[in-house]
Amino acid sequence: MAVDPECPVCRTADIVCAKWTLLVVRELDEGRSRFCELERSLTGISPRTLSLRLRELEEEGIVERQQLPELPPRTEYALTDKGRALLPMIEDMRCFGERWLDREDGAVLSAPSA
Amino acid sequence: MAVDPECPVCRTADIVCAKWTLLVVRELDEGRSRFCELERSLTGISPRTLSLRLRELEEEGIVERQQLPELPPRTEYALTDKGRALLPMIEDMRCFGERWLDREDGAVLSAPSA
DNA sequence: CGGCGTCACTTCACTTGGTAAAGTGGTTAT
DNA sequence: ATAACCACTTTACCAAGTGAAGTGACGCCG
Repeated sequence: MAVDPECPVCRTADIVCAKWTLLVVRELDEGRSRFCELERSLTGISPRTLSLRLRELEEEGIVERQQLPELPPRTEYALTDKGRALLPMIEDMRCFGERWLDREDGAVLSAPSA
Repeated sequence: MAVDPECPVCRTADIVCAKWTLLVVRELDEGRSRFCELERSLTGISPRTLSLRLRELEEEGIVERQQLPELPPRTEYALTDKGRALLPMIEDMRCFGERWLDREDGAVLSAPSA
């Protein structure tokens, strides 16, 4: 990937900066766990990308996949401890976004008064 | 970008997850400030990408560009306060990387077989 | 029993974004 | 005058993500 594979920041960036990754992690932390639930809450994600991301995240040990032996067989995804270790980063991003980004072209954080 | 423009996490991710962004911010925090210095320390970045990234970051108010009135005219880049607000995220990434990724990537989940 | 819907994906054609390599225009050094 | 340095830009290419559609296993309804 051209960035230093020895550098923990680079390696983390490589994982979390794939599009949708952090959002998938957040949804999983908020309770969504099935493919179609994630698909619905991550509006705009393509099933291909979701599938790819979930697989990569599983390979990284960030999510766990469970095939429930039900009929129809449902698949459930959950965060591992490693996955939960990404949550502080998401928190930081939320803080940054709220502090520096949120709606600079209008109301700050009050309800928009049309 | 298809992700919710109301969501601070999404908006931050949009900025920060462009390739090289965080690494540029880190280099700038570590003192590197000229184009060719960044180019050299970010081994593998193309000048086009660096140029693009620097411009986007400048537009976002994350870096500041200074044209020094020297000969030859040098350009110096520096983090703004907003830019420095990204550093905790980088710290988190370093922690995550050191705790979960660093040098043990193959060994972590080596399944015996199947 | 057949058609319809759901789930967890995969496939395909297309677009976007990053890369490598080279080029630009100005400057200083030899 | 030639070469090298700086801060980029241009060009052509390739990989990753997108939207739309398709797949196969099932379940539900009339």
